[in-house]
Amino acid sequence: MTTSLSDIAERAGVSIKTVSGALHGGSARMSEQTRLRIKEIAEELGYVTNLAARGMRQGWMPLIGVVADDLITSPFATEIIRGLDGAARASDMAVFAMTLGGGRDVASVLEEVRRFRPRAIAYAAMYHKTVSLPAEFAETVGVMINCREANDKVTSLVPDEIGAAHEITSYLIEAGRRNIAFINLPGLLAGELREAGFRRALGEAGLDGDRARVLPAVRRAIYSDRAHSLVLSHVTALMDGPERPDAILCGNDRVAMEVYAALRRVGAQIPDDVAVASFDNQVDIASRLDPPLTTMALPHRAMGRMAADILLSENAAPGEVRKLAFQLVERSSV
Amino acid sequence: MTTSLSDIAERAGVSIKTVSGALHGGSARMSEQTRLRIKEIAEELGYVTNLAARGMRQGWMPLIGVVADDLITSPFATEIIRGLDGAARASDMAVFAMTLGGGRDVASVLEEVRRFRPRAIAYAAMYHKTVSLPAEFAETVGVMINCREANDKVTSLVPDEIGAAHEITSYLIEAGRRNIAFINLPGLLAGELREAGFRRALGEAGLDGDRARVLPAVRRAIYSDRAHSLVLSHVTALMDGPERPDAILCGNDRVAMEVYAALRRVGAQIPDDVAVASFDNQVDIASRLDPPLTTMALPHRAMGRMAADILLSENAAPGEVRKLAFQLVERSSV
DNA sequence: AGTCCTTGGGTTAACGGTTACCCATCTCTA
DNA sequence: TAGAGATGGGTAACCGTTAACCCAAGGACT
Repeated sequence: MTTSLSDIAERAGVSIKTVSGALHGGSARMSEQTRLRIKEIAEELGYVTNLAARGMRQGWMPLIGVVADDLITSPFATEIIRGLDGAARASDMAVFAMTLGGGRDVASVLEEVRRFRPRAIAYAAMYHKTVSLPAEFAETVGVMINCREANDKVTSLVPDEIGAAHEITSYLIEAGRRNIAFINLPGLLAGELREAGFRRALGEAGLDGDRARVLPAVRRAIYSDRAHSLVLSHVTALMDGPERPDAILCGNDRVAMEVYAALRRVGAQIPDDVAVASFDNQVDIASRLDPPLTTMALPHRAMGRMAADILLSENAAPGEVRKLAFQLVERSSV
Repeated sequence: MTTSLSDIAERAGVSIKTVSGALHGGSARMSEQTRLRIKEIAEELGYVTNLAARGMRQGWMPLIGVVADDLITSPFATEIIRGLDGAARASDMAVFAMTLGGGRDVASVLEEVRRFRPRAIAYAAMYHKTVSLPAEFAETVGVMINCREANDKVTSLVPDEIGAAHEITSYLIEAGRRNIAFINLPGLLAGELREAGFRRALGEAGLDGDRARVLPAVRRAIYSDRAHSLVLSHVTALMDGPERPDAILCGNDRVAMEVYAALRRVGAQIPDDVAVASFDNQVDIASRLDPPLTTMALPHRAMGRMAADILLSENAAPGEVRKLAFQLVERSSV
């Protein structure tokens, strides 16, 4: 049996409220002696606060509910959770995630989460996208992580794709690269924005941004051999063509992994012949490629942290879209 | 304001208990007409069950608490959670994970979890190891996932390392390989067990298991360049030595990734000159290597699923250690 | 016609913790 | 020395849900 306040009260010969005050209410009026004695007894009896009971009284549980829009499979998802968790913990809150997928829609998952009466709810997307939340949920969900709410009813935190592409492109240019090709992820919001940043950086450096080559890696079939061979044929065509690039920017680290393999096949050295850079910083991959890959790290942790801050301080500005900066991780592929 | 049963009761002109019975008690006696009317009103008012209140009444929340022994960063951790979640969902339970690390010890994290009054608690390790749980927690924790409790007080679910090593080694032998080297993870329980399975499989095939070469990849420095170069020097030594291996078994997919790079440097073809096989099936890596990697997939999902089954059926046999089989994922590196 | 069971639903008391309010007692000051 | 304020602690209501009882009405059976 779990011990409750009344057990402690009985043992200490005081009322329940005194025990409650001693253990939880920091500012409750009582003698330090009583407080200490109660704490001792609580410890002895192995008392553990019943948050369900407190939660019922307060009307909410010390939880931040997270609705994740796809099966949590990527390491990025855990980064978001860790960011949230770190910030939430400072306020004695816990993070509680539920994922969509498997035939569950937003409404039902949201209800599942709401049954636990979390203090606040966040919606997290596994990759940067625009999400259209049914109107009736716009006020239930306090913040959108890694996605933008279509009708701007909710505060959204997204990665600064344009800025990141601009930064890594400029970095390549500063490294003396003049002919940069971009093997991008097609059909994705991130890819679209990065292309804009890429072209702009080229333009600002006096290079012809409009003519720069942006080639698609296959989407959705990203794990199939087809994707593999498409990247291979792109790289082969680039390297055999009249304007050999001296740098290849990749849509993400996994694409970069394929580009490495392709460059090896055509006998090009990294970074001597061709520099390679990318987005994501999926450490397992990026740090183990040969040579280790220079890449822009996504601000997942930061988005999680900021989300918790916004939710708990309750100073969200509905409709605002905050763009968080990537971080350049320099390794030796440039 | 959230609506409660009493709001619905008032609107429907019945008592609270009737509403409760209509919405939750499947077998409660009442006319189908009343039940339907109440459900309609509940829907209309946007009623969401308050699990904190129910939890207080029942004495527990519909939660499975998970204490994870390290920062959840690997994709494997999420597989365990997914396995748990899938099975828990069938019983209307949710999974609630908290991780150690950051100066938190088992006792405090366990208390944090217990405050939510979960129905059951599991302890999950991020890699296969032996964990010594303080005696007072042995009955709090219902099952150990991916680790074995040192004093056999708790049911433990672990991967069948010996069997897996035996299987993949036999597979290599059947593929005609006779001289297999094993670049293992040193200092790890998994590595130790796999070495045993590896040697036994060789012995059973009439090869000299005792003389087989088992070389260590560096532990802990697994992300450093030092590990990189150690694997490189091992492979170089193997390939330049008098007994060139025709297969290399790797401690995990990340080691395999380095072995690929090393083999490429010494000019060996995979799988023609040397077959490569491994453990983990970290899809991002294994399916993208060139050629795609044949590897033994860890039974993380299965362990999660079984853990939930054990916890919810309450037929745990304390002290029992169940070994779950890996799954061979054939690609083209053998 | 009286008894018994079934049906449909109400009453009430918890569950554990918090909090607004109240009541003593003691100390200080006018 | 009486009144005011501080100190230490008690009382009881309440949060939303459930479960163990209770009750009334009606139909079937002896």
